[in-house]
Amino acid sequence: MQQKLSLYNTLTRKKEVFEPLHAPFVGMYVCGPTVYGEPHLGHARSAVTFDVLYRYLKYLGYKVRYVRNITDVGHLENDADEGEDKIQKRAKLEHLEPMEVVQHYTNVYHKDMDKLNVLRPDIEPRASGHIIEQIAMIQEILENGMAYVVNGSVYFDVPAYHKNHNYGRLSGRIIEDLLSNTRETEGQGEKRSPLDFALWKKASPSHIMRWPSPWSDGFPGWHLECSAMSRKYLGTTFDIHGGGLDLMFPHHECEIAQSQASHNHTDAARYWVHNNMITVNGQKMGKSLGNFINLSELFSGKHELLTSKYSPMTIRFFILQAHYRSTLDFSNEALQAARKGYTKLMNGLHVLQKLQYQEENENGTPDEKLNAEIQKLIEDCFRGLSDDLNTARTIASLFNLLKKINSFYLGQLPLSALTRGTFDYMSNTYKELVLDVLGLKEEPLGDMEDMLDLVLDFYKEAKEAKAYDKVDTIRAELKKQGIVIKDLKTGVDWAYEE
RNA sequence: GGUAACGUGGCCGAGUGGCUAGGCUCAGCUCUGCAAAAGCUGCUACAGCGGUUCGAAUCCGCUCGUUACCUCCA
Repeated sequence: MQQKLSLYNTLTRKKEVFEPLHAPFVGMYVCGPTVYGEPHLGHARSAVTFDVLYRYLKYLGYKVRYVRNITDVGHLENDADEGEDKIQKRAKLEHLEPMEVVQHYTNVYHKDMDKLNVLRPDIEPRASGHIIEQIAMIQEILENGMAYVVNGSVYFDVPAYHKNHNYGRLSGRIIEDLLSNTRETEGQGEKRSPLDFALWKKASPSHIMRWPSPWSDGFPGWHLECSAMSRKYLGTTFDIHGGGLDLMFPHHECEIAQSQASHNHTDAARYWVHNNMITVNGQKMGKSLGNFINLSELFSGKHELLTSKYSPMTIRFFILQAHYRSTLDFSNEALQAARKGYTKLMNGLHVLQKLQYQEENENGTPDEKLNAEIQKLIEDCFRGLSDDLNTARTIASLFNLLKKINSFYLGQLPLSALTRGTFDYMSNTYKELVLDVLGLKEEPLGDMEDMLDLVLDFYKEAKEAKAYDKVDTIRAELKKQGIVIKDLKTGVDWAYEE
């Protein structure tokens, strides 16, 4: 019934049928945020994309271990030799301990992701909590002759690695091209080759975040944490590695190199999955361009590019309505369309709650053609998801299914034409895909106090009309909600039931 | 400069060589006290030029345009 899931593997540049290494277990590692600033729409896209993958794998019955890291050390501003640690820089600016900065932005990230209904990963390791593992890994690489020490810093020796391996395999780079295109020795410093990258950096006296190591008091290179932590929690070879397309080079390329150089297992992860970027007016949304929109700004509407605020579920739907490997262009029009589309899907949920398949329907004559048509629409939903997680197609199919559901609701199509099996399949699939797999949920309605005021108005009217049965009903129903009505001399008010 | 993508109707956005993606917008109809919702119908496109093919948005080539990566970014 459900097709096998296929995923586009950056490593092979092909869609491949997903087969876990040790079914039913699946190990999945996704590069999480560097917690030195507010999470933005780009973070949301990555998180939502892999959230849906996580959810769908679980839906298919796999036992998934989902690891997503928090980068809290070693991510430098610029070139590995020159740059300042992003977190340390922020800490200086705000007169905080670096770990305060880390904690603050981790909290914000969690809060925003929760709003987007992104499930927390099973393990969320921090780079600073895995210094020992990273040092051990550097030692292995040194022993294998693919790194060298200079003045207390350790660098990965890309040319040495490339003799027996293929540096550039993931990103399709050719090492000779990379070498010839590198700017003239600028900022190369201690590195033997401009392609080499830091595994361990000796800390300058002013550097706060530092740990002892066999080579110096210092800190690990950015790429290393992912190699060390994925290995620790998922093993030397695991199933899926995800992240944003912009991490493919050099970050993921370096990860592969480190992993191979240390334990000599091929590629570490078997399926490399990359989500594409969000664009604004056709241009990538990015830190360096300064055109990114924070999630809190989207939720509140406070940003010069925004004409209104957009709810978390609107954002989630917006992201899901495009395929994860396409760029997705931000615009207010697109967001507003997403809001309506999302609402439509939610209304479908309500309709389904009201639709009851009655016993007598079973005595009807099933319309074979209609049953078959609905079965096909349901299978289309799965076809989209299974085909490289094409949520756009799944949503389109859900809308097609919804048309039928609405027609049943309006009595334009008779429920008795459906078998109970088809009805349950339709109803369950719609609910499960929308809620459990796409991870959409209903957002609270408008202002409850305004609604209460409306009820109180009816209450007053009923009282004036001496319609006491109505009055009693209103009181009883509100009491069920934990609310009591107070008839005061000054008017009618409500209070929480004590 | 090197590498890799992409160019779909008013907007967003799917698309496995032949069968209506879908959403939003707009117009009309059904329904309706007025509306809304919903259903139905319409507006029906594949950058350009060649080629392959019985048949191409889909494959190939060229041209034009846009973008990404090669430096930090999800």
